[in-house]
Amino acid sequence: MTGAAIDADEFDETDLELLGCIEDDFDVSLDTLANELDLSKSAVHYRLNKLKENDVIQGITADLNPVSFGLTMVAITEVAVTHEHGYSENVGTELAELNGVEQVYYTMGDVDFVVISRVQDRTQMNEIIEDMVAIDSVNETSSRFVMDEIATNPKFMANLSDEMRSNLADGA
Amino acid sequence: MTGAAIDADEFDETDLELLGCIEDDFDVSLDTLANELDLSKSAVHYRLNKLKENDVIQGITADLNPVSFGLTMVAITEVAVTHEHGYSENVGTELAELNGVEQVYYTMGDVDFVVISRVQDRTQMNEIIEDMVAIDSVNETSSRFVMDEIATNPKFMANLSDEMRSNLADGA
DNA sequence: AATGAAATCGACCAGCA
DNA sequence: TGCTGGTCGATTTCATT
Repeated sequence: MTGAAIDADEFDETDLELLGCIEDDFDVSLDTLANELDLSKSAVHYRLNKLKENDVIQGITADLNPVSFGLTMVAITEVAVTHEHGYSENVGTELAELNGVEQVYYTMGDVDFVVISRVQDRTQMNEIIEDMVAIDSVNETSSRFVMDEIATNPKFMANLSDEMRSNLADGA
Repeated sequence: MTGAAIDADEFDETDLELLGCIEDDFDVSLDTLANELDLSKSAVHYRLNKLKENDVIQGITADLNPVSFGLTMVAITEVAVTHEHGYSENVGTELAELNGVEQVYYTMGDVDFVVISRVQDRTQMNEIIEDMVAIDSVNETSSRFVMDEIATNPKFMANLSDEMRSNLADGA
């Protein structure tokens, strides 16, 4: 390891390349991947299985287009809670379970949760906000509408700087 | 259509079920899906192809575990820009291109961008903030650390309320 | 839009470096 | 441990309804 003490598996360059490929597009044949990496199909298969076992690959999923479902309205809502009963972990869970809520972050500072939700129209957005306020110990909410999403659907491998990457690669 | 005027394809219940399945897990056999939906394998395949062609399914990708890469630190940063040269679309693009930046939202209000980034340590986080400030016409930034992510990796189908769902389903 | 058969591709196993 | 090559089963494709 070159850099910081990181609780990471050690990957070789081939692993990182492979992960970069399939994080971007897994709708390709094993042959394609094998050619790209100068490996046999079996070897690619072997590495994929290992990466799944180690929970590096958490799953293979279809990325759906929100617009196809009329989900064109996105809001970022800051939620403040009353700090009576310690850190209410379950408030976060309740927020996450509301229909239309996509992401819930518990943060430091006076605003406790940042919630990103995606719906079809203003009526549904109002319902979400009402549902949030109805949650016990939710104190106050403040929402902003999103006019444009520039980056979305996090791709870890694509966002790695050279330094971050070198913290992962071993020579083996 | 029952509800609001939505720019959506029309789906039947089978499409919605299918999409719900594969958005959650596409690492299953066609047989599994066919059984689940009471359809033949070929029929499932046919529908999948159609949904890809219509860009409802935007891609099949591997979901990677950020912890495996030591990416344990998440921050939400609000970025204000100077409004000299109109809405600078390119500021959003520049923010999105920074290593470690995952999501960039352009919002209404005095804070113009909300940026979510994920890195390995504080040093890298400081670098991102510095890079943001270095962008032309970026005025001010304010960051909060995320202590817990309750919901992440948006799954649209799972977040649809009955109402949202009924806005999509036709009888055909 | 769905079917069934033929061609293609992926999963798994035994063995090897 | 990481890889090879071959076999079998699954998937993709296409003509047909």
